[in-house]
Amino acid sequence: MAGQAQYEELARQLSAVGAVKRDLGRILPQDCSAGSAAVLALLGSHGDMRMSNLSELLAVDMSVTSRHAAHLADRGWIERSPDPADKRSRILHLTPEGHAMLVELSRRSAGLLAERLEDWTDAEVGQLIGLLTRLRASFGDCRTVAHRPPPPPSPRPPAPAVPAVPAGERTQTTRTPAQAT
Amino acid sequence: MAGQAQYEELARQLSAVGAVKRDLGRILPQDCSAGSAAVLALLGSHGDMRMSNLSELLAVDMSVTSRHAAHLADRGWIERSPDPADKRSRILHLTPEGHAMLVELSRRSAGLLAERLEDWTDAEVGQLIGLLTRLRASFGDCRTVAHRPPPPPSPRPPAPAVPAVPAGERTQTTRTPAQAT
DNA sequence: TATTGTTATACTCTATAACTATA
DNA sequence: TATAGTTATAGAGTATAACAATA
Repeated sequence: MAGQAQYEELARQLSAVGAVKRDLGRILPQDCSAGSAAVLALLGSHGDMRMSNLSELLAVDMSVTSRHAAHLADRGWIERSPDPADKRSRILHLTPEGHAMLVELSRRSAGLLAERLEDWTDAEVGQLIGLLTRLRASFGDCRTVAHRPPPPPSPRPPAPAVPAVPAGERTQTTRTPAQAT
Repeated sequence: MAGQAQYEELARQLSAVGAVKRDLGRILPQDCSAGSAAVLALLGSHGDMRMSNLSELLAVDMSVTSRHAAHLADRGWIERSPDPADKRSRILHLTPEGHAMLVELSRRSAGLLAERLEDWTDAEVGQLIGLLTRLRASFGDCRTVAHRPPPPPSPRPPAPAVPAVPAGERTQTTRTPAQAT
């Protein structure tokens, strides 16, 4: 248990992370916004998945995911195949072009980070990654990830038709409560 | 020096911090957005300052700061006094109402963090704060802060007419390059 | 009746550009 | 001429609500 002052300071530092994220956003290629990049990264690291699953991973409403997915599909970076198990669903997967874009995105962001954090040790970077991962887990993503082993760049698993997550548990998010008229 | 894979993972985790920030944003009172809250927090912790100084601390363009400041001034939470040393400048300072709002904001965000991070130790929270602070410093805010001692809630210094920071150093940001016509 | 996904709309945050008033 | 700050405008990200198709 930490003190009030410490939590306030943490809140400030979290809000300041925005500056770092904006910096990272400035090196993105035309046509590929931060939102698109996030989707590509998740598809790359977690493999094919449904819209709803992706929404949970991003922790945003599905309407947002739908927009991003449409943008990526328009550019040929992902495909949205019908889910044979549920005709309402769509399975997203990277195309070769999408994978190439992801490689380029990774190269750029890793490059910038390597430049900025040149005086950080490997252990320090690892520590920050660990704490951020745990922070996210503490914020309700019991369902997110962090449970799976670090995904190898090997051929991805054959797209689990079932979301890797209980999908209950959550208070709201990922779904606009349908209003009863 | 860390490896490419580690930097990619860090980029992913940084992007995921957005979910935490959105969660924190949901508990804000009406009329006080995250942007407003950030300004109040900085004025509270660093004391009175000029628009340009605040822009550097926020790492956003001054036009953004101007908007936020106008919003806060409209609600009586800050005042923008003329700077006797430079008639172009304005010194921002919290009003009693602004201070009260800041106290409420701190209470709420610290409360949510305390709830979510209940199983974190004091040391872990401190470690995350330290790494985030350093991360920010590594991202070009040689000028930001982190140099000053933790500001006591005591009577604030008489508004340094000179920004606490070199103000050069920076590639761009904080100012839209005036186009030569 | 409930769920998956899409679309329309609105709001926040930010950057760019042009403008005023000082320096 | 350069700087501090303001305002208008545009773009990205997200949430809410309503709708279609399917379960």
